[in-house]
Amino acid sequence: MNKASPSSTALRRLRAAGLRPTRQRLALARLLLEGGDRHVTAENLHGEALAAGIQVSLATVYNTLHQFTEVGLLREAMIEPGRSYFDTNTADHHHFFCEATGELQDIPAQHLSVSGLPAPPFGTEIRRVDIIIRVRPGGV
Amino acid sequence: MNKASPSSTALRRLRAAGLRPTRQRLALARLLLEGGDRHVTAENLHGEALAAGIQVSLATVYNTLHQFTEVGLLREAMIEPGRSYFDTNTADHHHFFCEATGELQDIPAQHLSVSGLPAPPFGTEIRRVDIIIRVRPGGV
DNA sequence: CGACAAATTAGACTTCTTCTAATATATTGA
DNA sequence: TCAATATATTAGAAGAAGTCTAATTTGTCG
Repeated sequence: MNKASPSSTALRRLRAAGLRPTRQRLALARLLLEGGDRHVTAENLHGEALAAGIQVSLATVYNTLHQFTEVGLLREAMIEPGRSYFDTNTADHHHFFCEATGELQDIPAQHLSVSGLPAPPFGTEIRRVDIIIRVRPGGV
Repeated sequence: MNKASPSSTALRRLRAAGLRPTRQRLALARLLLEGGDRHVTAENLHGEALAAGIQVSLATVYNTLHQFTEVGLLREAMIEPGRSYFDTNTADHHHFFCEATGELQDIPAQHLSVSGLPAPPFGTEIRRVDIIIRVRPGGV
């Protein structure tokens, strides 16, 4: 009774998305899509890949993160100026962000509800609602 | 029956915040704090200042925007990667953001209500809740 | 006014990200 | 399987946003 091979899962997901399963993409997909939800930056993932012995350039990491985002394997989160986070949790959810530590924590969408949403500006439709709860150490 | 001189308003607000009213700060304060609510970037405001004949360096514009934010004359909004917006509306509010045009529109906080907020991570307290409603052209 | 603290500045620098054009790799059809 | 073709990858240059530094200028206060 083995679990399904994780790498074949990555492979399937790449194929399903219409992305050629190259060595680099496959390796990055495995790093990103196996295991729990994660928040990575490009530099961050590049370092991790190198440490894992995967030979991949930073440019490819950027390309891959954007492609994965386009096909819905990742979500991009804008939290801090000058730095993009990519989130492996693609379900509808929001974030706690601790400004002191830079830590990001998911909040499943069903835990939150927003009411009183005004109509979007004329001629536009809502694509997504992002809620970021900024916290800092302290309190009770 | 004149309105109160706008520049003396800017002056008062600078003094109240404990910031020396230098030529540059005063001029930027007038650009920012007179007239309606605005969303500016540093480059953006710098260009506007130059166009208005105000001699000020980009470094000072950055310094000033950050100082104004610290003392509560502005609010910083993180919306797009690689670019910070400063918001002259310091009241509690949220945003519509149109990804196609880059336009940002305020939503007064009293129009929205969020319920089901989970407790913040242990040892932290909530500093602010940011809601960004991303829209795109289209829809009915 | 004169002295001192604070602000401004040009330009170098850092960081994050994108671009470019050369090379390598996957895929397809015969 | 192999060649032909389309697609990816790459190093390094280039770009954009923002910060820093050390020298100069400007407010402030006695």
